[in-house]
Amino acid sequence: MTAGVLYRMTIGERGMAIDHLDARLIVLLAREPRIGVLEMSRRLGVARGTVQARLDRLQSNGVIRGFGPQVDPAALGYPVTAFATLQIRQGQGADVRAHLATVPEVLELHTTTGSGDMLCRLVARSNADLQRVIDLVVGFEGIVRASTAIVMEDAVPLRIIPLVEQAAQDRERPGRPEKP
Amino acid sequence: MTAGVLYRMTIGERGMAIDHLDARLIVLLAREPRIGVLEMSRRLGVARGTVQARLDRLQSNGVIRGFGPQVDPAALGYPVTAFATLQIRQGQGADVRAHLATVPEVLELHTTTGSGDMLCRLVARSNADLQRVIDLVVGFEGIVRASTAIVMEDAVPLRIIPLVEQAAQDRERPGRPEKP
DNA sequence: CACCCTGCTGAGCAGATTGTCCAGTCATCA
DNA sequence: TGATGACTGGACAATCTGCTCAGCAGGGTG
Repeated sequence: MTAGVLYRMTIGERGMAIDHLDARLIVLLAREPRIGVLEMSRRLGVARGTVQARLDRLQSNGVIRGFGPQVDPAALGYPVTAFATLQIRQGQGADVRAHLATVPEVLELHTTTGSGDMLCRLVARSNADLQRVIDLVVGFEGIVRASTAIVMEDAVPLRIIPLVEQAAQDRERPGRPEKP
Repeated sequence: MTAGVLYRMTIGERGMAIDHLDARLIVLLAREPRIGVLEMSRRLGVARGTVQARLDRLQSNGVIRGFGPQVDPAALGYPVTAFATLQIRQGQGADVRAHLATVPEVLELHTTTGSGDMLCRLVARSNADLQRVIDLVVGFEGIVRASTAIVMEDAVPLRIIPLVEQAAQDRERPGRPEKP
């Protein structure tokens, strides 16, 4: 039973179609990242070369960005997480970006729709320490106002597997046809 | 020149102290995740057994949660990211959580300070598709109101290296003394 | 219809890496 | 001063990787 061969790379404007084997590969890799290509081929029931080729393709297509270590800020001594919405003075966006990039406690920063707004994820050593971090963040002329929400519980920790599985299913029964 | 040996594991209430070698190890691993223990030991200038022991300790202490593949939703066909703030009806928190956990496009969900508020990260196939996702999310009785911010640019993509380096430096010159 | 291309399989090989020992050295701690 | 913990440097067998090859099957093309 040839696994793939219902194979025709459909690459949309952005985004690459994933088939079921790709999805199983990613899920397997997410659950047991330390296993090698040989072991994966055994688990998935395909040839080693196939796994190797799939992995290479997934990586060169950018679906798999990498295998970097997932570091837990809490274990590092930063158990407090917060999201801050920042209101930026017109035209100061680039400066604010550069400023926030220098603050280690800023784990990510996005510009969002709305009037010069940004959203950033912060961590701190304690609730008290969060004040220091916020002062660091806000203590910059380009920032007009900041409102902060402290995270109490990670109801759904960052995940990707459900989306991968849906993407694989969408591929089998294409919702809307791609342009030929 | 013995690398470590200024070594005394100080584990706070939460969080483990990281020394400079640990930090270098994590940074190296983040930059080139595919290299093995042997290669790491060469780059870091320490014995292979040391790298192995450090890695084991970092993992069992939870600092390194794992090495799962970092999947890019955009490459999967979900280039639109948004953050939604949800206002929850009193006492419906658990139900809402369970509901949102079933939606693949919900990549993460946090409960935050404030009156029954939650913050979630969404992805969608397009701005139009985002409407479908939001309807999916909000179409649940426990949710009173939702306000959405679409991400335009990842000014600072999720990162951890600066924090790791700061944690390592903090260890060398302890800010506040641990209880003896 | 014949032909080509792509993806998958199964196999083989040399070289590198891993897991797991060990003994010895050095600094810190009781 | 003795005990403990961390690191080094070396060794071994077992395993895995990177790479190559030929063959097969399905889909698309001239």
